[in-house]
Amino acid sequence: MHNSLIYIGILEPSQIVSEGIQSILFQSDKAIKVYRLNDLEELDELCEDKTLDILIISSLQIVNREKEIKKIRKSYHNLLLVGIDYGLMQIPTELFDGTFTLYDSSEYFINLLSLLNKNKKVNKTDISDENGLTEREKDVLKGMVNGLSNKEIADLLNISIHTVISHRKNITAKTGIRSQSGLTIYAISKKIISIEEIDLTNH
Amino acid sequence: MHNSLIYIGILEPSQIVSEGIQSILFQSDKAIKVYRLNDLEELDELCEDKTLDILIISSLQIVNREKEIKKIRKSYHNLLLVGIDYGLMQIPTELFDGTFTLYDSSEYFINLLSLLNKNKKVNKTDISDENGLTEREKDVLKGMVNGLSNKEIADLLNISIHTVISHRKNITAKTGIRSQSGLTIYAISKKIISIEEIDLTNH
DNA sequence: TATCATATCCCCTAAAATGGGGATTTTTTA
DNA sequence: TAAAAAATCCCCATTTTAGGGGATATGATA
Repeated sequence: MHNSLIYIGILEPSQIVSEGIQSILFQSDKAIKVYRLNDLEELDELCEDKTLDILIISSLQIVNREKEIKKIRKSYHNLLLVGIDYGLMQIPTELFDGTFTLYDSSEYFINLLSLLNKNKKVNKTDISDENGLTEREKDVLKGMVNGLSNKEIADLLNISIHTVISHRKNITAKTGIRSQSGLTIYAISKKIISIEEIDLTNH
Repeated sequence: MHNSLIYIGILEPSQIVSEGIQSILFQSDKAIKVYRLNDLEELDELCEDKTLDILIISSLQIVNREKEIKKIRKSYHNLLLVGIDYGLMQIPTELFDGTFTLYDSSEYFINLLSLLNKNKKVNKTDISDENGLTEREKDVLKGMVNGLSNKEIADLLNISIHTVISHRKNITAKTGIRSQSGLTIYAISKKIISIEEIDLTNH
């Protein structure tokens, strides 16, 4: 019996983490070929030439992209998806064939990958969660990030405070982010608002 | 001209991160020797034989150990301390000659180390943090920015919730910033906390 | 046409924050 | 050493948020 080469893609913006994973992979006794991706979009391009066995995705690339990940599942039935859990945000484990954290040992990590690769059968649970915020939700988020109270946001948008609260519920449901500061960072990173737009002095 | 060998110690429990750092170090054109430490206590042992130039410390090893780190500063005047700023916890930047995050490029990281090594004694002034907040107020602010409730901050700092509220009053009085998001931006811009340290999932 | 996503509105309770008073003890510093 | 600053603690009333239920109307779309 021979071990065939395992093709692994890594989508991980942190160079340190990415290097660490590669280093551990290369130290293992598996025959592994690693490709680094900078973005989810690069997957199609890469898969034109190669057949990836495993795609490792950073949690930083997961938030609010469930739909894209589901699409990948559909397009590449035999591609195993492994999530890196940073502990910073909730990652939807149902979407992945396996996850690991930065604090797991290299043994654990290698075992996870080789086990997954052996039994290539997947549980494609359809936990549905919508991503992307609607325009109105973004409006409310901007208000939140600017430190406005629900009442003030309601006045600003000329809607009822109840509507604002509804939107907020949807925002937290969609993003899994509950704290003001988390949402601030989220809004900045998603370019929903820029730092310059934030009024520090607001209530 | 020859570059003298740089001795670097790494205190980083995450194998992935540690491997990544080493990998990046080895890829650089610097002459570097790396030692892995499993605990702060191992430093004395290691320094019996070698003279470390730089000690890289994971934020996981920093929390609640400020005193020990200060002691190291005193014992090893020429040892540069570099903190890995890496999510979930707050690291006291004043204690370090430099910090980097998991998301910094390898270039940044290498430059930081070689720059530090060249001018062995710079930063203290650079890190001049005069933002008017006391240490305790910063602690509370970090908690706020991480979306913790007053109660949770109180538990974290082992003080009464009333004390937390008092500190918060002082923070808003000093900064004039009342909103969570404003304080988040403030804390980031004043380098009291880095984006990576903010736990988006917290309440 | 029937369903879905969106946007709007409302009720409820419990928890948390806000903002106004204070006070005492410990640590720093002039 | 005495004064100042920091850190700790407490009470009060009011406002705001969190999270759980809902409902209705509209426009797109499958």
